[in-house]
Amino acid sequence: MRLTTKGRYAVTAMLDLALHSDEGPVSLADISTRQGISLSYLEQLFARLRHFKLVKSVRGPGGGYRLMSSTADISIAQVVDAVSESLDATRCEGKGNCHEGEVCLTHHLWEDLSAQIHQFLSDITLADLVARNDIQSVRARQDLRVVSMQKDETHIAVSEIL
Amino acid sequence: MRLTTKGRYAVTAMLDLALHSDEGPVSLADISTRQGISLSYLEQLFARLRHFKLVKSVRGPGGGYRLMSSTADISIAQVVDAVSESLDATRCEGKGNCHEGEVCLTHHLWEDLSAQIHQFLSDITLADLVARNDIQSVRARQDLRVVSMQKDETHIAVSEIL
DNA sequence: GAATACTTGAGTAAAATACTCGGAATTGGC
DNA sequence: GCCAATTCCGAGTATTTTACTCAAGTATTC
Repeated sequence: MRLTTKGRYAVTAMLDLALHSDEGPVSLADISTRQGISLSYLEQLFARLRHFKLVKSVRGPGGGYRLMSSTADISIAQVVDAVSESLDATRCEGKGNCHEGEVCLTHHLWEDLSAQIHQFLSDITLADLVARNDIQSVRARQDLRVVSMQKDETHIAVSEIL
Repeated sequence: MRLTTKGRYAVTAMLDLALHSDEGPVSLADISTRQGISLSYLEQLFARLRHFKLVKSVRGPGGGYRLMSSTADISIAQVVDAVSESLDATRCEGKGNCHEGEVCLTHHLWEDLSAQIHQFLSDITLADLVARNDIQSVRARQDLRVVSMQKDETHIAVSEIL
């Protein structure tokens, strides 16, 4: 379990996707402008998210990404795990190359610890995040209209309906 | 709140310190050989740990580091915070440069999230870690004798008493 | 068939990580 | 007082990760 800005970018992007999941596929370009994350970086992140079956892609015009499952079924831990590298088995991977047995001790201990953090983040879903900040979410939608207006007219219509 | 291998190194080192806190000051050289962390890197980590008043140093021969307070009073969060950089205020530091208000939303949300993780790690102390893995701790001490035997004879006596 | 948008891969600048080296200051023991 | 152990301190460096750019290719819809 690793917790860096990369994971945060991924969570932000997935939350943006969750907030607009009822408008059909969301393009990375939209997320990019809304969240201020570069398009190419999003592409890399979503390649991993897709690989881990958290999102599915819809190609062609009007395409984009959709959440693979309900917001209640996607945990923050899944998102962070998807974009983080393999959980960093620095030295002492099996048990043979442990440093006189004691590194194994602290290694195992840290594994326990990160497992608990992992469990903690597993209990928080995208639905929780959307629900918890509902007030700000409304404000975000209002701001969204302004943003959309500047680049896409069809999007305004959809936003207005919501 | 950042969770990387750097924090893990720090926790490992502090745990090693906690395990040998009753033997007087623990030198970084000892921690280095026991935990397989480079001496110079430990120096950097402990400079921060000292600056955050988590450890105090004893200079001169036979010197080393001591825990500043009881193991029950030092949380994992404190250790991780000490070695991590300032909590990463990537864009949107105040509120002016927020991206149309919506970045502020996810920013704030992530702050909430990491605050919870921080709280979680604040509830775990070094004493908890030492107690939780008591069995492995014993095994570690046994192995310690072997290690110490190869480099320092006085250390063996102390270890035997424990 | 043309525009849209995903897909893939190569490359890259900046930062963080983990470490090296050299030297200085402090102090206990001989 | 000298010597060795040890913390301190600063500069430097290789590797990895981040975050991003660019470019070409593929699938899909209109």
